Amino acid sequence: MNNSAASGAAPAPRGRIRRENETRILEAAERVFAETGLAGATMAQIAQAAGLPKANLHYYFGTKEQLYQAVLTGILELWLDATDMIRPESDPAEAISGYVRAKMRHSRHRPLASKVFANELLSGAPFLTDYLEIDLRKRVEAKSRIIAGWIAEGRMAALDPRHLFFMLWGMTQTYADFAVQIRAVMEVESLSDAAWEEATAEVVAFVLRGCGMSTSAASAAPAGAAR
Amino acid sequence: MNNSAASGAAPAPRGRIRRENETRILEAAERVFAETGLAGATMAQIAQAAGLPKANLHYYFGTKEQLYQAVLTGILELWLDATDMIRPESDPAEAISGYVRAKMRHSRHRPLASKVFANELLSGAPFLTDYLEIDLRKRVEAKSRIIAGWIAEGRMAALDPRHLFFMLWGMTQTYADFAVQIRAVMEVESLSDAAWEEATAEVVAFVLRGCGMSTSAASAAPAGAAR
DNA sequence: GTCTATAATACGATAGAC
DNA sequence: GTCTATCGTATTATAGAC
Repeated sequence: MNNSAASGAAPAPRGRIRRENETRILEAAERVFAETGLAGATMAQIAQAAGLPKANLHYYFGTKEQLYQAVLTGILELWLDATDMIRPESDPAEAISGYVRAKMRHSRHRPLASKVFANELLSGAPFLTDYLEIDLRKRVEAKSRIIAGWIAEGRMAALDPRHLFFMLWGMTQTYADFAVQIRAVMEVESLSDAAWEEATAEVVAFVLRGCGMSTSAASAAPAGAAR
Repeated sequence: MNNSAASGAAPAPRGRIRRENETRILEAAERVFAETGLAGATMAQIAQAAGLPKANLHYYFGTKEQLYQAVLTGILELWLDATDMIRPESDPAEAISGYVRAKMRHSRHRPLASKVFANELLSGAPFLTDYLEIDLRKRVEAKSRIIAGWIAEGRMAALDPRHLFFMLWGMTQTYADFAVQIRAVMEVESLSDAAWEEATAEVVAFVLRGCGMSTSAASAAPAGAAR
């Protein structure tokens, strides 16, 4: 149908259409895996969402599981970054509210990534055992020590940092994973810019109070105070 | 295989084995739907989990979608109950911590129900539009007015009650839906009684602080303070 | 009511023409 | 590199013997 690189082998500069097709397939796959998970997704659905024949998916990614792996891997890179603002020298309130903001940004701009991840966890995380038991565990352990240090210094309330992370993940990812529920309760078709900022402000304020850091105005002046 | 009610139509007292088989199938279905959702689950898996031939599932429940509906309906009844402790005359701290405890009990004792629900929301909730847009919305609206009243009386921090609910659901359901992640981070095969109590105490304490009600000892004396 | 055998379809994957 | 046609299998659902 298209004209640019038909009938030959060598693509434009080198592999340009290959990359284009791969990302196109990956995006379509993310969308389909997000809704129905690995087991529920079909290659036909993904092919249709990508606007390509089914055979091309197999040409580029082999099996359905390999395509799924590729999607998951891309998500994990995104996932591990967010904690980087929690450093020993940071101001606790700024670090934690920054982390919450980053997680809310993810929920807003990459909701499908969050949903794929959620589906994978719901099905017992057969493709993520290494990630969970090695990368994530170590990351949480390291960041928990930092937070424990802040607690020991009396700079925030005494709490188990691991449970703090569980709660933060739950609070922020719910805005992506269960968006349909939130939209139904809020009676909107989709959350506006203002609604996202208000949601973020609510979560940040709640978390800071929950961490016992409510007093000093939460750094980046949340806009949702006057309601 | 069994002997009690073979070869005839009329069952023991009346429909006893019918009820037994139905609940047996429903439990098996809940387990399978919890892991892979409606699209990913197969009738063969459910039949094997129930220890019955595939045909019996169709005999009792018709189609896969009807079986799914039956599972979902049972869950919704459970789901709507929990908010009942939030009443105008309640003490705010007791009401909210009671609600959190109830949600944590659900996560602990009915994790599969929570997962089925999560899967349904992830796939866009095609079977729950009425529930979300009518029952849940009204329930949240009613309870939000109560909480807004407490806020107006200065008995808790100023926050949007709807977002409070989103956060509470996220924080508590994560202990069921993403249990595999929590187990990996905590380095345990399964959460012990003590671990569940500590998790609950952490969430309750965090929520009460988040709601600006940290001072007066949170009613049922959490056991996790000395760590 | 129960369960085996099977019909009808959907799915993952590939061969092979272009 | 692309895409149609197709193979083998797995799936939902049912017929029909017991």
